[in-house]
Amino acid sequence: MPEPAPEGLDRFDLAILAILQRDNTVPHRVLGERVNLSAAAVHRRVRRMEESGVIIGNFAAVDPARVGQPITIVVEVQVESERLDLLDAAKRSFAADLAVQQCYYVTGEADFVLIVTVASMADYDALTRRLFFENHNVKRFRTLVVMDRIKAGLAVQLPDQNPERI
Amino acid sequence: MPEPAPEGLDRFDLAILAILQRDNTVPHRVLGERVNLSAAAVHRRVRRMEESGVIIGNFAAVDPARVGQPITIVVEVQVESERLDLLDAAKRSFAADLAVQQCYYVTGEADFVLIVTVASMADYDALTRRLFFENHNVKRFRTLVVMDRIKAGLAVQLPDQNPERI
DNA sequence: GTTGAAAGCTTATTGAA
DNA sequence: TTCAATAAGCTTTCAAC
Repeated sequence: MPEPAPEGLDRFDLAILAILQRDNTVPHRVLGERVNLSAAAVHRRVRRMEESGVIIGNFAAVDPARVGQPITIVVEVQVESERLDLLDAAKRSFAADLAVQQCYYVTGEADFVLIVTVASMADYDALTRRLFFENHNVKRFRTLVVMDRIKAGLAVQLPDQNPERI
Repeated sequence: MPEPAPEGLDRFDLAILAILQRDNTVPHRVLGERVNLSAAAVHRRVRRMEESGVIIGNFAAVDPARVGQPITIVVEVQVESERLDLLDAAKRSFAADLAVQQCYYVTGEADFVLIVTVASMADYDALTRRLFFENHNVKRFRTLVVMDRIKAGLAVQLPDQNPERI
């Protein structure tokens, strides 16, 4: 039985996470009511998870289309050489670019998958120049224009359900 | 000049968003100090942006590896038919699956790009069966296993900088 | 180690100007 | 918009389990 065994997290922690990753403005008092704990206990657990890195951060999600970036694009990038220093350079240049919302280094036919948002296709063209054509280690890239963001949050599936109610 | 022209958002709003999408626990008082506004003014702007949908939501980001899901996979899915009802059925089944963190409907060689997190490759195998093999409209899918999440948040690039300081 | 309750402090929120 | 007052939440302390 290869149980995931979340290190040191009990069902209360997981129940709290399940709520916070959907809405972190829920007061500790309400969290306590939902998981059957006092607000103080909830607070301690939340702080511990923040300090230990289980909770990476607390964010407001902004609609890209409402701040002048209506176009989302998925880009697959293939590199020439997988030399470590060249890969690191690519990682750094991708991660540093403000238009790059997400960047994954992957196995398979592609080496990187980027998710970028831009104001216009002209801006995307400029992005391809500065990130891909100017990087001689980029062999080719594939552009997949997003027509519908069906699910774009960063909620994480949690292995457990609510703790039982009294 | 195709200026993005974020509808009704001024530089104060954008400066506030730039901070909140990195950390929405910053108090309104501190936000006010950074953008040169009172806490009450910041509060009103934040609420207006939440109500108007500029701010989609407020989330705690959870590290998938710490909650029993150490494997992230990017999947490209190609369908047989682009009939609307079949596409909608696929969208719904992808979006409804808890393991699917993100789902984009795209143009190009692929039709969907999914980002999934799983506890094990056995779990991924089960996912491919229930989402792809059991859906007869899925022609083929390509698996790209993520080796490094270089940038995985959902921060959005904002078109403007801080308002000037006094 | 853990918890819940109460205190004091900080922040959010509302209304007046 | 700012300021001031109230309401609400956060955080710490403490006694107890």
